[in-house]
Amino acid sequence: MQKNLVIVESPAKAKTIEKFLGKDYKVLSSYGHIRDLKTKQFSIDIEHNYAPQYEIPADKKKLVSELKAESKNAEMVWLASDEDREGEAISWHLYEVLGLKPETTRRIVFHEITKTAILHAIETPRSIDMNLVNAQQARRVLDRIVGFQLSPILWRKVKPALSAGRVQSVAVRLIVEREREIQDFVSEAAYRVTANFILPDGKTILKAELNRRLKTKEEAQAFLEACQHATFTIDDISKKPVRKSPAPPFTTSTLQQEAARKLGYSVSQTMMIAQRLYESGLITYMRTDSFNLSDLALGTTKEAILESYGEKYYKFRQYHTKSKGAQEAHEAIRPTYIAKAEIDGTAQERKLYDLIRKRTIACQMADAELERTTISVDISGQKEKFVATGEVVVFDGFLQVYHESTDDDQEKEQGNTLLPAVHLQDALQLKEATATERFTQRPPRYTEATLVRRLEELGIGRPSTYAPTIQTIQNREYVVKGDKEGTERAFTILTLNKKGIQESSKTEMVGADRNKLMPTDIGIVVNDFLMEYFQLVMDYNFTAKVEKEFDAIAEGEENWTKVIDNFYKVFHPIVEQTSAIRTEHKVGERQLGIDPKSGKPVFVKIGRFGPVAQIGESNPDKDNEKPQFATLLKGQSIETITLEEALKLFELPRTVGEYEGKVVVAAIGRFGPFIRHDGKFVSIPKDKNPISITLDEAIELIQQKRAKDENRFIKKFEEEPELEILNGRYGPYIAYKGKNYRIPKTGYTPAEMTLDDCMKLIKEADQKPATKKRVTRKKAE
DNA sequence: CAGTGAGCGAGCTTCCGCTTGACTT
Repeated sequence: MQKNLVIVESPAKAKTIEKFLGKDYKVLSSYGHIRDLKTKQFSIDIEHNYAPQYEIPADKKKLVSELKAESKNAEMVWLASDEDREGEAISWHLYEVLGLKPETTRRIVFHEITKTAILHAIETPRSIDMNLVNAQQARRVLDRIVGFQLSPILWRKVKPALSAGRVQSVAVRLIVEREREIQDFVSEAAYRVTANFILPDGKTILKAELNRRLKTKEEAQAFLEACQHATFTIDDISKKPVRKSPAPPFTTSTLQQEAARKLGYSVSQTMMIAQRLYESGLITYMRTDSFNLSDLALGTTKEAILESYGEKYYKFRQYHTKSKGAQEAHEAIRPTYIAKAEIDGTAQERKLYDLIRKRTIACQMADAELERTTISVDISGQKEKFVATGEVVVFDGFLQVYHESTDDDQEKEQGNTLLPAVHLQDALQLKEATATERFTQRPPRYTEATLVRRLEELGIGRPSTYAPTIQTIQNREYVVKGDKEGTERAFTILTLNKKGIQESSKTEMVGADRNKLMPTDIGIVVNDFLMEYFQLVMDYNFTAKVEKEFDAIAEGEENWTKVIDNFYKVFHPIVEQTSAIRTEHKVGERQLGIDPKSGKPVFVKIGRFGPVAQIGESNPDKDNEKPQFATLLKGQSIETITLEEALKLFELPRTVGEYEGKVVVAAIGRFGPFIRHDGKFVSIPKDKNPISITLDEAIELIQQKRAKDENRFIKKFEEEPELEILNGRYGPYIAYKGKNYRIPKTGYTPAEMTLDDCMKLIKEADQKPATKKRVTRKKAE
């Protein structure tokens, strides 16, 4: 009989702990929750005090029976799931499902995985905290009520298979509102004046900027004119020490942000790479909201700093979590062995590890000390001053290791420059002054990482859900991650030099964006609808408010079903009322005007397959009259499309002309705009559209496609007409009975293959079960 | 991953948090 069974949440953790505890302890993992509300049903009994109906998901059945057998076989079962709401609930579900007994069950917690912490935990067991469990049940039930009562309303009023929830709907709201701010943004111009002065030595240049921006061109002109006759004198030199402190160690969200800025990883990429580092035992757990470092980690980090940089560079620091609703079940993300500077692994893994290691080291290092010098230049007859600032690093401190990035890298011009030696009352000679028209910047669109940061600030979502939430709002097509083309803008420059004042004009690109989150029509319509009726849930403070209630439940001050009841009494009537509203028109529908041809109204709305324009309505009384539909083009929006643009869409499919005696037709299909000619299809590239494409352009596309097709075909066999060897985007392949088979790069020359060769490859491929998308990575080292 | 090329009244969809699933030998 096994003496002790310990159950933790993660298998990697189980492995580590087993080493610490020795052979009297068997450590297994629950792989997270083992029981949840049924997936397909509401599973909350409203009539009976919101009793949840739990089930063990199919993919957990085997694991649960294994755990059950092992627990029956153990003298003592130690429930060691995380020390937070979810962790407590996991322990409780285990207790219930495994049929454990109080006298042979202990609940233990530790928030760092070190031998001392674990041994201490074993010595100080407690029992399951039902208040904390109930706080989790309240959280779970509330999320289910919101999600499963709101989503069906969207199916009826907007489009099937949509979803809404406490977290995702607010994430979409942030993006929609930011886009509106951008639309409404009016940039203001002002003139920024810079000058190059010659110092009394006759050669050294001092660059300075006017301490005020000038509102108009006239003002800038007048100022430069005044400068022509002015004298310039240094009237103040000030030196000020500046200290900079390192950033705290990584949590999930800050890791995601820095990896995005410094390494260009998406949020989910970062998490996948971090997961591998964790599984290899190289870093601590990657889903955490805690800044805490274990004493062991603090100690080894100190040693590493003393050894590599010396005493002067070390400073003990402890960081305290600031984010709302943080549960601090784990440590911050750090290397398990800080002394390990290099790891084996892919380039991505090495880079992320290096980032984590440097950040961890830097957070225990001394402040950087800088000296900021400000030189002020007086302009005779003017109240403005020219100002030059320079920054010199006196002591680099943590900067030697790590420099945190910022999101707006545009304002990099100032600072970091060494200024020339100057003296008070030095008279300067103006070499050149330039007034450049600058515009205020619109707010930035969210990236995945900045959205995560905003959600965390609002206390919405958890480290384990940031990446999945971003995936969900894109899967539902509420939001797309994409690029936006910029527009050209002209700006004026006034230059004053020996020759006097000249005016010139330049252009710059503005508003271009890459890889940013933008709302779709569906996202906007759903958001506006939810904002109109469900302010309650859409409120940025909703999560923070309910978190307070959950905390009260956890403290034993509130009954969880009472909290849910209070919410339901307000929420459910709105669901009822909203469902009862019978509207003539769909949510988000907009009438553009009247079709001059038929005299019928023209609408745009969200249709079964996304945004569409529609002329007329179905009318069963009138001969079963059917409306006409046309899909909106990419880049068009139901918010902004005009009647004229919409009517153009109905000209599709459109006959473009004739080529080789056959008609050329342009239309939009399931996969975007295309050209049809002689029974063949050619996709229309992004930079053209089916409404405006000319016959010449279409012919060119047809010819390109023919050339490609010719290149595509490699070989065919008479005996087996269904089999073809073709050239694809990813090299030669075999097409056979609707399936494609890759030809290995080595061992075959496609053009010389026999039918037997082909059949052999097909057989081999078919014998393997459905192809795995996962890439094996261990071999790459 | 490879080509595909409607139609808007028939078919089930959905939440948020925990955690990694593995075909054979």
